[in-house]
Amino acid sequence: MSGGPERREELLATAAEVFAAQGYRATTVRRIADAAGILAGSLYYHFDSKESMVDEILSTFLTDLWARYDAVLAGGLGPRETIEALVTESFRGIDRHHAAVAIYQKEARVLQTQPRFAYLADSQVKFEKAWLGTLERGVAERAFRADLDIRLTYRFLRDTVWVAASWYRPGGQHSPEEIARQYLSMVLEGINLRE
Amino acid sequence: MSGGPERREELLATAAEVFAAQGYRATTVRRIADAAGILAGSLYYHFDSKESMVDEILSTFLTDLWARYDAVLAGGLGPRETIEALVTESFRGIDRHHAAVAIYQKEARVLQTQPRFAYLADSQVKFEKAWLGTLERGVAERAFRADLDIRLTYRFLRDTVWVAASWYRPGGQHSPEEIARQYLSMVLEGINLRE
Amino acid sequence: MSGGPERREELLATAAEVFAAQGYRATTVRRIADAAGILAGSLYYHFDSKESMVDEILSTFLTDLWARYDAVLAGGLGPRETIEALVTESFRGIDRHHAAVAIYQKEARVLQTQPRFAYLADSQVKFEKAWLGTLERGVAERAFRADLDIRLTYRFLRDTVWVAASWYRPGGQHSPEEIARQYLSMVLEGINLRE
Amino acid sequence: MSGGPERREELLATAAEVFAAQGYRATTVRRIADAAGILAGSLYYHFDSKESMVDEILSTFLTDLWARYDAVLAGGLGPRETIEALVTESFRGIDRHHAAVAIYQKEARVLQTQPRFAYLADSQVKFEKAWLGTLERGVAERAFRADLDIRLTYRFLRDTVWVAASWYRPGGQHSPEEIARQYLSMVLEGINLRE
DNA sequence: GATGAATGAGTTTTCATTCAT
DNA sequence: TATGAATGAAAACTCATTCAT
Repeated sequence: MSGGPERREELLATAAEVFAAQGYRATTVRRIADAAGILAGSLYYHFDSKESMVDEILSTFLTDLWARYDAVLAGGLGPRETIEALVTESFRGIDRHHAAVAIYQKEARVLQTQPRFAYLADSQVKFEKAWLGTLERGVAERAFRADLDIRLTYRFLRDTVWVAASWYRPGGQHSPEEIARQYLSMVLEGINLRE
Repeated sequence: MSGGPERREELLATAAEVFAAQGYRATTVRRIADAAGILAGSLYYHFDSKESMVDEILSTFLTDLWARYDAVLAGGLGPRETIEALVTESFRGIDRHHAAVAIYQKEARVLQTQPRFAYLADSQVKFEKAWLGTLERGVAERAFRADLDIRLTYRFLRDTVWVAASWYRPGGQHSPEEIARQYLSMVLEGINLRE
Repeated sequence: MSGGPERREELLATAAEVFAAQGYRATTVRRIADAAGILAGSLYYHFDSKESMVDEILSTFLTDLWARYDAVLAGGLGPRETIEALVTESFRGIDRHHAAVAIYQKEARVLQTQPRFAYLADSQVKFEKAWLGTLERGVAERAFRADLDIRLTYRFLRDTVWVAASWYRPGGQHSPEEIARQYLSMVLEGINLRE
Repeated sequence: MSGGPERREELLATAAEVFAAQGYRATTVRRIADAAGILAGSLYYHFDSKESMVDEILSTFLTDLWARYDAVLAGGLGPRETIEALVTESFRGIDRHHAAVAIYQKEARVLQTQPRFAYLADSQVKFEKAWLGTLERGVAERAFRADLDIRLTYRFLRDTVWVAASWYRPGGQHSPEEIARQYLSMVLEGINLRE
């Protein structure tokens, strides 16, 4: 029906949607195949296993994300600008890979325990280092408040960004940049009205 | 199908931990039984089905939570105080039912589609009404900023609160009230340092 | 239908017969279950996998065999008597485990390559050492002819003994001891008539 | 379905090696194709089915073998010389068709039951007649010992000869004739040292 | 001659559930 | 209350084979 690696990517995109909607475990290979218009067995011409499908979906997403994160972190920005850039890239990541992010959110913790998915844990660690480091720098440079527990703050930031994947639909009324802007405004300035 | 309500609750608590750790679909009845020190078949003396276990876990949690939410909402507080009280009760709910909350976070969207779990959707709706209403009232009464998209703000608030269940461990170094305080401070005042 | 480990052994005996008759790969789990009078899925209450069935069949056989070989080798017999005793024990092993031996003959070479079945290769090595050592001792002590290639002789002895499993049926007209006697007579004295 | 008889034979030789190494059932068509450097589907340009590949491999071998056996049997030799010639031709057969012989050893019993492979059973019967007849003649003519069970002796002879295929590698240090010589010496004279 | 993608039947395995004891 | 042994339906996966290009 097409040729080469595009077919593979088509199928992966289909699988990602179904995984995101139903959950990895609850998704049957047959359901993916139905969605792709082929028989279940035919998927095994393209992929070794259901597991290798999520694997490819998640690793593709993380590879892309880290390329952008690394560019930001290498940019020599101040702490506030770094946080702003990381948040913006995160929402862009959700925009480009929203199914993968939804899967990541729901399944990473369990998948992580398998050696094959060790890279999920690695990414988590790297992620934490980048955010925590930036927050600490921001406190030291008097950009951010010093009275908040920094690990708690990190967790709140991290989670709110990514949970957005659970309701975000690409092509909706807010662009990822707009969502990032509003999110940053809320988190940096607070929702209280100042007089 | 009776069997001492204590034993039943013990088993439910065990089941909740396993569901929270592995995911509902990925959890086998045998695993729960193992964790409880009995054989899989023996669980069926206490419960009709695996489904009725999650059902009981989730409905118990929601019943408890809404008793407290309703008390807050009936209290005639101003918008800011209402938000503060709801957030505090939410973190207390995570403290008392952390496994149930984790299950709720991961599984509600899929379970909701079954008639048996319609109450999950109902709760969602009620929840949204309470929060959105309070936020709108806050904007009208000039307690909160008017320049933020209110649905977006609601989603951020809601998600960050509940996602905490994924890392919160009861008996840790922060009490639920302390976490609520820090969370509210961040969200209301922002993390930027003011001069 | 019975209880405890006997059921397991019954099922293993059934599986061994089918494996021996049809070959390991050609045997479906359903066929074993049919032969046992249960459904295919029910086998998994007793065993992890088809593979673990062969594993248990083969390792049980080898454990038993080596207990007897080791007793012989520790007995301080001369080379001829050692060979006689090993051959006799081998035919007794075929008598007690004829299905396992048939499976071993046909499948060991391929199974060996899997880590799980490394003990098959280990056994092979130990076996070779025992036989080769005894033959060499026999040549040195002038019990056996010196003009034969000793590895070739070893292979002939080894193979003929075990291939017997492919036609041997327990309870037939020859006892294992009688077969051993005839085999030894042929191999030690030759089939030529002496005058 | 033509395609130059050389290509066909190349592919058959490849298939025979894989069948011999992995077993017929355990060998996938894809594995054969991999070994041949083509895709699985492409094999079907040359052959009707996997089954027709073994068929051709085995029947080619048996046709060749029987041409030589028949020549020996028509040669009017005495019993001892007949046995010697048959054994020698057998080892030559292993040398020329070692993969086919290995397949024959492992798979014949099961394949035989299919009508298509009836010729395997026929060959077996003819083989048994030739050997048993010669042994009986040898006993009658006082060339061989009379005190051995003749069917048992036949089985031992037959099996040891053919099992050699499982370890024999063409081009090794012993020629087939040398192996035949040693084998005959052992079997005719025994391994005991005579004084 | 060969490829790439699929089919479809069958195989192993999983697992919630049942039930006699 | 619990066990041990099963059932049965569905899931993941395998693989010989087909066929348009």
